[in-house]
Amino acid sequence: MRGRTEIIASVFRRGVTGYFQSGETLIEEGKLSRHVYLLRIGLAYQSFRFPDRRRAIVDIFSSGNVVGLETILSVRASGSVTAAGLVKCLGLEASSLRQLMEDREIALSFTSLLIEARRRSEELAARIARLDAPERVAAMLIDLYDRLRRRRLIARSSYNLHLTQQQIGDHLGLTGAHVNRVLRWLSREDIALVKGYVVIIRDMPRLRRLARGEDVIEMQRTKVTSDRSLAPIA
Amino acid sequence: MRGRTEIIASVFRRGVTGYFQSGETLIEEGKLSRHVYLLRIGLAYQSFRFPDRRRAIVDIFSSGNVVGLETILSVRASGSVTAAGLVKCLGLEASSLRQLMEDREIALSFTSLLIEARRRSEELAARIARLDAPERVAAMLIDLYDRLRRRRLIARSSYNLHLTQQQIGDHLGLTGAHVNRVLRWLSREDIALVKGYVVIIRDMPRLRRLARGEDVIEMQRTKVTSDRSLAPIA
DNA sequence: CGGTACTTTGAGCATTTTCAACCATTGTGG
DNA sequence: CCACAATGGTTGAAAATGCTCAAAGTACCG
Repeated sequence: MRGRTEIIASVFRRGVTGYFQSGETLIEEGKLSRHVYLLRIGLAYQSFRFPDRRRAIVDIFSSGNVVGLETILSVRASGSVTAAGLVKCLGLEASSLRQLMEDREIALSFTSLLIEARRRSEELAARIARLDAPERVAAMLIDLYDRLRRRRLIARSSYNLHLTQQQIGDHLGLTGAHVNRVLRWLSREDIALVKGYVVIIRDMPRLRRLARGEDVIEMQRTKVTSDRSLAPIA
Repeated sequence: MRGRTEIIASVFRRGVTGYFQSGETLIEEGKLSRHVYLLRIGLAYQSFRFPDRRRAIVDIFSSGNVVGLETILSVRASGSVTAAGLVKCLGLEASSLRQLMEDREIALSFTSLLIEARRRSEELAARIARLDAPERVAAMLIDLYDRLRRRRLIARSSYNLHLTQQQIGDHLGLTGAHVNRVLRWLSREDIALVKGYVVIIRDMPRLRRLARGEDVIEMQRTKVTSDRSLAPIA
């Protein structure tokens, strides 16, 4: 019996290859998408926008992820999906997908993707709700790492992450400026380096502890050293 | 052709009625649930717990919602589901549900529930990420109101919400203490009253604007002016 | 009546935001 | 090859929002 990934791949084999430049929109908020996409190369993110320009990025898609699942049932998109960096994907007409859903095996595969996507956004909500900034950033880095790793898209502890610090902030509920400070700190502590859209994880165990909220952190300003007189007795 | 709600209801008609007391667990995190539930009366919430006792409530279920959807595919529960207040529900064996999923119409109805649940958690993540405390509370109150209203479970702008302030905080990424302050403020401003597990919405338009982040707010301490003297104009 | 669970409130503090300036890199047209 | 614009990164100081801790207050229950 074929695995889910295989089934999805075979379904999209009937689709058409498409490319999106960085910043281009795959799916528009509130509209009924005409296609469903299977990402082959690159990243895309799903975002909501509030009336006053605040933005939240509620999901990040990487190779192997399917974008526009709600189209299966002719449901309007809950947010825009935008390419982060160059994206190569396979696109399928929503109508032909709906036909393919007649096949029970295919239908179950897509259901499985939905369950997974739901879990991702639940975990995101939990992290934003209860982790502090360094923990959130760590959780994101680890999460992406694990997802790419599981699909055998990376071998070592380094990968490509085409997101600006502002976009990372919108994903984690932080400002771009603060994301920057956290990244500097991770770098100073030699936990992880994020530079020019490349992530290098240097201390995986520590990053994982951070991501799980198991590590007590103090993102001290560097200059704390000489504060004054007696060092605080921890 | 029957609507989704009807189909779901008819599926659960084969199920067994069950009751859960406040605080009892319907589904345990990480385990494979033996049942799927359709809530008939009461509220339940799904929560994640971090190693150090921090907790996040990532979804709230009310009458008509289905709990344990991931069981359809024998996927482990992503979080515990707990009854908030007395819950009456219909329970179905996971195995028999999987059989019923052979029926295309039924399968699509459950897919639709999954899409809805995913959207809920995406919106939750977006709110926690980008709205401030009063806006988040407003969004939650409006969201629950709309959901209950749509199912014709309430007529006026008042409903039952059996959650402690701590639980609301865990849902919105706030502390119980701060939720309290926000609720006091909403009450002072005569926007909404939340008291003893009952919500009364007094100024729906303003609450809605708040929930959408369209309203500039200043949650000033009351005593900026003179303490007593002038009676608050109810 | 004591016990338990939840709410309310204050004071001080921590984290994160805001605002603003400046720097670095890249691509473009002259 | 250089100037320039554009985008994104880096940093500081001040301010704000929300948190922690702690102490009462309330309500209900047996």
